Amino acid sequence: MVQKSKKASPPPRIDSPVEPKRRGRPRAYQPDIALGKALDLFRKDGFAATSLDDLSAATGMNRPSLYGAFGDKRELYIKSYQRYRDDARAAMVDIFRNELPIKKRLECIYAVALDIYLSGDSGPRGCFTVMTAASEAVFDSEIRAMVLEGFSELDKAFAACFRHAREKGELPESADPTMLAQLASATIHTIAIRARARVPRKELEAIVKGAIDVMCR
Amino acid sequence: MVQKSKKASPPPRIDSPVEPKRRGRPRAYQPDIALGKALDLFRKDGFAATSLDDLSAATGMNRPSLYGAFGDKRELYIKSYQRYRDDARAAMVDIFRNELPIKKRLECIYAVALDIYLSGDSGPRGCFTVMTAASEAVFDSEIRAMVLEGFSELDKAFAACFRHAREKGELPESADPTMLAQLASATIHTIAIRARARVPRKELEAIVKGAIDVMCR
DNA sequence: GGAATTATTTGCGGAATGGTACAAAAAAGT
DNA sequence: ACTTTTTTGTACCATTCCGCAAATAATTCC
Repeated sequence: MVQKSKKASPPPRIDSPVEPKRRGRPRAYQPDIALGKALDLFRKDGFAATSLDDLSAATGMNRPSLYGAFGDKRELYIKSYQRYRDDARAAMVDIFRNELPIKKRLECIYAVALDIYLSGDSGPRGCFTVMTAASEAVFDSEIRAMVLEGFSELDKAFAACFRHAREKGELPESADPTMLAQLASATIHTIAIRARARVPRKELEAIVKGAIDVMCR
Repeated sequence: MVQKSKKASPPPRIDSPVEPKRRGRPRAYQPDIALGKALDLFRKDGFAATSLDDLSAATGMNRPSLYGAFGDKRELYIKSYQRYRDDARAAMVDIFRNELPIKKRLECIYAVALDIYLSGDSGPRGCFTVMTAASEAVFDSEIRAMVLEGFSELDKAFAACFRHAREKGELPESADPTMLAQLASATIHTIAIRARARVPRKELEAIVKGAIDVMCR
């Protein structure tokens, strides 16, 4: 230890990657993976059918720890949803940004979406937004705001794709990026719903293919 | 009264509109309207968040009567869903069958759909299939079968519309009715979801209009 | 080593849950 | 009038639910 402890002590940055020597008893869980487990449960069963006991068992945290870490059930649900959206965005953003021809790009996007919707050990979990968040959105303004923002974000991302494709001459000048984007979102929604009802991937891919053909005609 | 009461006494048909003098204490409720109330609740809150107490209060039947009339909670849910589908089908079938030009027909269909999705005293209730039944469908094969049948029915009805329109020359020969139908269903799904998140009717109508333009181009 | 801090563990408590048992009530059959 | 049949109303049961209080444990700071 060369460093003198006086004056020159580096101000420990907030949220530094190196844990800043927390003060009390160390946590017995990793918040990130615990939140992931909670997300899995909420995706599987929705808000009401997921009990704190279930969450406790899945995360390995007992209820008071859960409560201390994430707040009450609703807060945990919201944090799970935020996590879901962050993950989904992370999985999509590169594809939305890349330079493939429009059809290929759409294919990639839908393939990633299907991966998300069809994943799950005990059956396809569908899309968090479509399956549970939208339902809660009617009576919970905070969730509603997230859901609406999600719709808007997806619509805008698709619209940017179509606009870009039109500028590159891949689409006719008459194509309306906004309208096409809403159809592209609608296709996302329909495969999310159908996936949850165990429609096989092949059929979902056929729907995607048909939709792309119509949109990029 | 000309008719003689002997020999010609009409065999009281099962389920005849005239109640065939039931044997015991008469029911204090009307099964049809009770089921309607139950449906309202399930649409609003989903399966898990709707308690038997809620259902009992809404229908005016106490729990044992509910149980006797409709079975347990799951059976009541399924019967409510059947009722929902019957109602929705009844509201749609004429429009699917009529002879308006394709665009007008689609407009009518979506207008009726929006009426259904946006109705509700305490906020838009969305579509039963999309909001709750699809979620339950993963782990309940009976519900799943109903949901899948619903998808199929809607797809087929739309496909028939498009096929008919193509034969009448309203659509180009190259149009693929099946694919267009899936897009039309996707549009139904996207407005159902967005309606539940309180997206205003105007915006939903704009989505519908854009979708119709693309599909009937 | 002791104080302070933070998490964990255990377990409680009141409410709500789905479902049912049982007696009273209201009708028809005899 | 009396029995039979069906539904209603009340009450109850065992379980699960969410949230919290209090005691214990593990770590850092001084």
